[in-house]
Amino acid sequence: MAAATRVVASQGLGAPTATIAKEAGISNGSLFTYFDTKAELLNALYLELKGELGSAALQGVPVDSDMRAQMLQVWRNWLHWTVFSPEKRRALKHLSVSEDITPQTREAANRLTAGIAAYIERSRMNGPMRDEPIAFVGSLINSMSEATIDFMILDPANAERHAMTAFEAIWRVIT
Amino acid sequence: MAAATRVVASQGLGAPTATIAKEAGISNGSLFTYFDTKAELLNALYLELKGELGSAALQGVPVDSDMRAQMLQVWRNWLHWTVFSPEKRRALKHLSVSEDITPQTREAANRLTAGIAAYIERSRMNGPMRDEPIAFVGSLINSMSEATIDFMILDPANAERHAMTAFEAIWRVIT
Amino acid sequence: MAAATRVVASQGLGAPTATIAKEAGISNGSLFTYFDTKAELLNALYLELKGELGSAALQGVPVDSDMRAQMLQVWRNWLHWTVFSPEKRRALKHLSVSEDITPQTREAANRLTAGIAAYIERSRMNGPMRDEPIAFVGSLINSMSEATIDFMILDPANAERHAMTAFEAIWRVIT
Amino acid sequence: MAAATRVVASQGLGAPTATIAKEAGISNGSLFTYFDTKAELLNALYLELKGELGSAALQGVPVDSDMRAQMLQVWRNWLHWTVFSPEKRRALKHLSVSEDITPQTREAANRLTAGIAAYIERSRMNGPMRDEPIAFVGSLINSMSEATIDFMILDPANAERHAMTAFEAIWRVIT
DNA sequence: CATGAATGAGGCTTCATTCAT
DNA sequence: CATGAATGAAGCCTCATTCAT
Repeated sequence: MAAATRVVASQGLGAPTATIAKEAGISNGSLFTYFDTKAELLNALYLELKGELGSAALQGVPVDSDMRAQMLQVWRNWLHWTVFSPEKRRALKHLSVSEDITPQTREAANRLTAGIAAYIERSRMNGPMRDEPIAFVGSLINSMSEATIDFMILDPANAERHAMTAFEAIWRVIT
Repeated sequence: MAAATRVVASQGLGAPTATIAKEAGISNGSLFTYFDTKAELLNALYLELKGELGSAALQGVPVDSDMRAQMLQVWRNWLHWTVFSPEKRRALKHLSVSEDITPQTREAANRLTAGIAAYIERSRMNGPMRDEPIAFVGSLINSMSEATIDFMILDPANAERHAMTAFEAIWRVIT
Repeated sequence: MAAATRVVASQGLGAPTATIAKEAGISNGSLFTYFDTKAELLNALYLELKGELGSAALQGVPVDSDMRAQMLQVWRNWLHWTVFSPEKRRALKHLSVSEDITPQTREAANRLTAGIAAYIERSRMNGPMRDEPIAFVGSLINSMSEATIDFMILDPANAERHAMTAFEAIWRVIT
Repeated sequence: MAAATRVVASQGLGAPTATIAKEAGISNGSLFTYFDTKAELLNALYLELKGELGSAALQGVPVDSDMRAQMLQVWRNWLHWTVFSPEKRRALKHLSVSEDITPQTREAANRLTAGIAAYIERSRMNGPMRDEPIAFVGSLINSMSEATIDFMILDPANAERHAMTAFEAIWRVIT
């Protein structure tokens, strides 16, 4: 799984299964004792990474603080995980647009990030987007995070600042 | 080019060049008299579609109105083009994440959508993001448009409403 | 062995050894403690089935009756075994044409059906084929049985009739 | 096609497509411009060989002679083609039992050997098998031919004699 | 400039067999 | 003796690209 992350991150989804196997230190044949198909491997990887992201985002959220502080912590966690796991991030980006990821997997992945969604839900509760489908709001914020991360990577010197700028923007979007 | 759009839209970037050639009514060999490489074809297609989007967005913008009205028109054009050219949109989405698209091409594509960027630039001029790199702001808005369009396609009955909701959100982001 | 019969009958000789092992309720590794090679297993199976056929054909042959009645009983037994053991028959059919079955095995199999051959030998003793190699005569009759069984399976409603028709034909061939 | 015959004859149906291609003097990739699938190639080969056999069997049949003489000529042609095209025969034998040959192909192959069937039909018209399905009668005779040819190859010194012996047997079967 | 047959490298997957436990 | 994970060779097929016509 870690090997797959590295290989997919650097070579994209077109990476040969043989390369992944070698990176994992097993034979190419062995790979298929764990996953029947390359697609199955990719789906599993997608779930793993999404799950990691989903739980990383919830670490140490201050229960007593106000909503904004809580959401900010989630946002920080989110970006932090991503920025400090560049390979996982890159792999996840590839996987997100892959046609090999089934709707069922995407569905399951959503459940794994439901914690984040819950914070968004509570944050937007009294804001201008209170009556929009939560999926839409979540999708907007997710896409903004993608853009933000891309930019943080592009301009690491000001990464922290970009993160805050983006958070303010998001907060204006939903409150 | 139109053929490539259709084929890439329906089959993704993995579509055989032979399929594209057939759809275009030419022989597979002829394709390579126009483009030396499949990647070259994809880059050209990316530019064409980005260019179309870039100019479509600028149609009929009311010169005399206030900034918000102008930006709204751009936004409407933008979504309109996308929603009414679903194949171009799908092709563009695939191309946007392709590793075959070179940085040079992305750069050139940015110039083709500079018109849109200019409206964003003027809109955010006095807003909270006035000091951020324009590329960052543009990227944020672009990503929001992606999310919006996806959702409009998912829920076409309320497409118009989602478009306006998203516009309001964007306006809150930059002003 | 029974497991191999079922698997080979339904999946042909290409059936994975792992499938046979699972059907037998043992691990794939264990299979190779009994048979060094897949080919060895197939040869053993061939012998077993041929042996079964060989002895089934000899059940209850009326010692006192004339040659025709005896041969008819053998013929009936032969078809009966086959028709009531469709899987064994199918497996045997696959094995008969396999390149994995060695000449030695075929030779040994012939000995296992020598009982049948003996009846044929006595039947043809005074007939027009009395001077032909017995292997040739046996081969002819065996091939006729194959065709007959195929047809009985194809048209089960008239199976009994086809069996008798074929017997008459065989009887004309050798007497 | 000729290359496929040779390779299948000597290596069986398991022969790699690459081997067939090399024998044909083309690249392995080229093979798949002619046949989409290995199975398709095998089906085509089966039809070709059956067709050849079907027409070879009908050469120079004496129109004015009696039925027996005509049938004998067909029989001679049949065996002659087979004995003098040992590779085609061996390939055909493999193909006949292959699971890759579709029912449609078998059906088409039957039509290609309809000429032979017609002679059998007329020969058995007044004989003891006059009321049996012609498919059954044909199948019996075909299987007898297989056995005969096998034996002719095994014992070439007496091939001619075995051929005649078998013909007499067949004649007793159907008349 | 157009054609389309030919190419051959490369990818995914299968499976008989091995071997450490 | 049983297990079952691991192996890696081998096979089928795809497809971007070339080139003689």
